Amino acid sequence: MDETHMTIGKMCETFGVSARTLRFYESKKLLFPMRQGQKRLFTKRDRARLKLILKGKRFGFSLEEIRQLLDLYKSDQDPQIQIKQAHERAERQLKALEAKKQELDEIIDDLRSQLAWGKNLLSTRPPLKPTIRHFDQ
Amino acid sequence: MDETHMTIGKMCETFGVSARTLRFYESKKLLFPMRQGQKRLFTKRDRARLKLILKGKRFGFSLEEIRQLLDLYKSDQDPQIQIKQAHERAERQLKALEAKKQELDEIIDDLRSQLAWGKNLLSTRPPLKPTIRHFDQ
DNA sequence: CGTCTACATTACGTTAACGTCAAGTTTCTG
DNA sequence: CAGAAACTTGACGTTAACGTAATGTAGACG
Repeated sequence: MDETHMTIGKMCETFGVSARTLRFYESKKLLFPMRQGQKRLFTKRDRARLKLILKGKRFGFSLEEIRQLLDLYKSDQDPQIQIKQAHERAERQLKALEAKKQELDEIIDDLRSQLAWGKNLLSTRPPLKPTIRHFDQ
Repeated sequence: MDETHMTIGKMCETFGVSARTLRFYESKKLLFPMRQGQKRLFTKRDRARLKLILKGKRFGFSLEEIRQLLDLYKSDQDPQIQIKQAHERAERQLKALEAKKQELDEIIDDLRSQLAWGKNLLSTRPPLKPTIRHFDQ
């Protein structure tokens, strides 16, 4: 019933993920649930991180990429220097993201124009004879 | 020297991919090189498809997703009905793409606002004691 | 002719991101 | 207090997208 600490089961039904997944994310340092004896208790912070993880996944990021995004929020113990570095990393990340956005826009435009024009620039012919390949299915 | 037909080696250096990759794409029906005896000859169409494949990969699509994008260009042998169906599929694809674009925009905005505000909503504490996990690394 | 190069096929290896048992423990509940 | 429910760790399985040999052949060249 406590809103600030959720068990793994509650997390599963809340976010629609498996327990395996949550434990896996913990092992990969994406989440840091507390412990009450053996059991994990997920905090508000864990839930905020999980939301971003799931958003990133829906989009198509790898967990490693997501971890790097999450690390942008990490504690800057050493205010002066660390903040600056974190900021630089953040800038690089944003550049990369916007590059990706650019690629996506290109693909969408490609499709749009192809379909609009009814052009079959890439019209295919069926592979003449399924040749002697026996491997890779 | 022929511009319309390229060997696998020429393809590799032109596009910066391995021969294994090109053969793999063929086995997955993404490319359909002709044959001259045993050897593959990649046509202009193959190169156009490969460009879209690589663009899609840079963006983060799976090969299966890419194959479905490529299939939008497929020959509509049966003009009346097939064209309509292809068009519907294309529309669905575009919807999905634009949903993805939406997710990306959200993530970018998340990061932007967090950094701009200097907010440490998600400030982390180091995992108190590396607990007794022995599996998954 | 022998060798080199550029291909070919086959097959086993690898990483990521979990799924899926198996088996033990703790907690809730009638 | 017994059994179910909800956890736990551990370990092996799976799919995607190739990498990486190992081995074979066809043509070019000195």
